[in-house]
Amino acid sequence: MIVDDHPVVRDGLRGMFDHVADIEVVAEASNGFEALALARSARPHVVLMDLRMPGLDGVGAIQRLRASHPEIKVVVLTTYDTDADVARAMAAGVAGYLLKDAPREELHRAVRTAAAGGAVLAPSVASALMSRPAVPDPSPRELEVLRLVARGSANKEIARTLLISETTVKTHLKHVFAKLGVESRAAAVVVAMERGLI
Amino acid sequence: MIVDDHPVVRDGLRGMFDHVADIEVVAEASNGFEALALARSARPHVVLMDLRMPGLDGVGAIQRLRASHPEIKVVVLTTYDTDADVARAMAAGVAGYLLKDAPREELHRAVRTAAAGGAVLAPSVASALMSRPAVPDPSPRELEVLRLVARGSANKEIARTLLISETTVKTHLKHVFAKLGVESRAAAVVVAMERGLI
DNA sequence: CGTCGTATCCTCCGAACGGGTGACGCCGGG
DNA sequence: CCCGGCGTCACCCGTTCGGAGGATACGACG
Repeated sequence: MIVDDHPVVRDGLRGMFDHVADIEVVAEASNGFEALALARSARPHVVLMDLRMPGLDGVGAIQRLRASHPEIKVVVLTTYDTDADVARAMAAGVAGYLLKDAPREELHRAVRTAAAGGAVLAPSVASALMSRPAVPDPSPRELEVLRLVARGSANKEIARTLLISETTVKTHLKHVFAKLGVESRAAAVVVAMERGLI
Repeated sequence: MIVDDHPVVRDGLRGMFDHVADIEVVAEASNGFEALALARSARPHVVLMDLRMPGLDGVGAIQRLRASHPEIKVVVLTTYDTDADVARAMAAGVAGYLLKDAPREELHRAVRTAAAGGAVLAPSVASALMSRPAVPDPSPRELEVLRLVARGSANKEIARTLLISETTVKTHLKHVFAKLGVESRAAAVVVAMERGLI
């Protein structure tokens, strides 16, 4: 089954599996909700899933799919390989993570490998998973503060918004800086945006 | 002619024009340089061009293409509709700007319209063009300063890097704030990233 | 020729920031 | 049961920002 909100990509993928004997495209969905409904009726062995979609997005769809149909293998096929996307997909339990610039042979191989119970990772994704010094992400409260910083709020203003003291705001930010490996609010928001945290 | 670095998308687009009588895909390129070479030999009437590609990117390819083959109409087909992307494409002189979630009928219509000398804009792109209070973008030098801010540099540090005085750095930033409509370095980098300026 | 944008530089100053150190209650995992 | 992460708060202190005023020089554009 193919899940992607772009008609162009769906057509491209279907075409890529058109003349492949051992792979058949049994359904296409343009968002997570459709994917769940179609998975029930079409019973695919493998799902090729985009992550960023309107409505129910890829990660949410994967979680629900694995809850209701744990036997279906999900291979993520997306344009992005940001830390946050990769981490969330991994946590949701996918069998593979490929980028959309993958050649058709790689897609064929990925679907077969996934169907056989194996795992497939794009090189850049694999390296992204490695090169992480296991620093924990900022806590929900810390991210809340960081989001206000990204909007240009001063500490005093953030304190008023969140109904906490300015000291607490500074403490949160201090921890955020440490976790993101920066030492200024500007750099912090940049790193957070690049990692998809805010 | 189709220009996109993703095999999936190229296949999808070709498939979409497969059974269309009055449109023929005469060439495919995976980056700007290929596009220029193929334009010479294949002589397409219309080029469907992605913007973000390795090597020579879309905007660069469009500029050179319009210099050497001004009769070829270029329709941008991309995933993003950020201000900067749209503005640069418009400045380069395109006949259309569509997003990749466009249905096939819209693509057909766009190619025909472009071939006939008309212009096509995705709704969100059109509205993006409207909702601009005509504030000039930061100058190259100002962006240079802003990029260093995004890396977490302090003004004094930026001054050393760019071999100018700290006062000048502050002046540049003051102008950047005014142009981006913010009043802090953190908010400035966020806006700049969202607009694709840095 | 004037004026606009760019780029460079200056001073003064209050507010904001970032680091250091320390503290408390809560909760959950080892 | 104790330790670690979370969320909250406090004081101190030096540095940095950002605003408000300028100023000069140069090139472009009408």
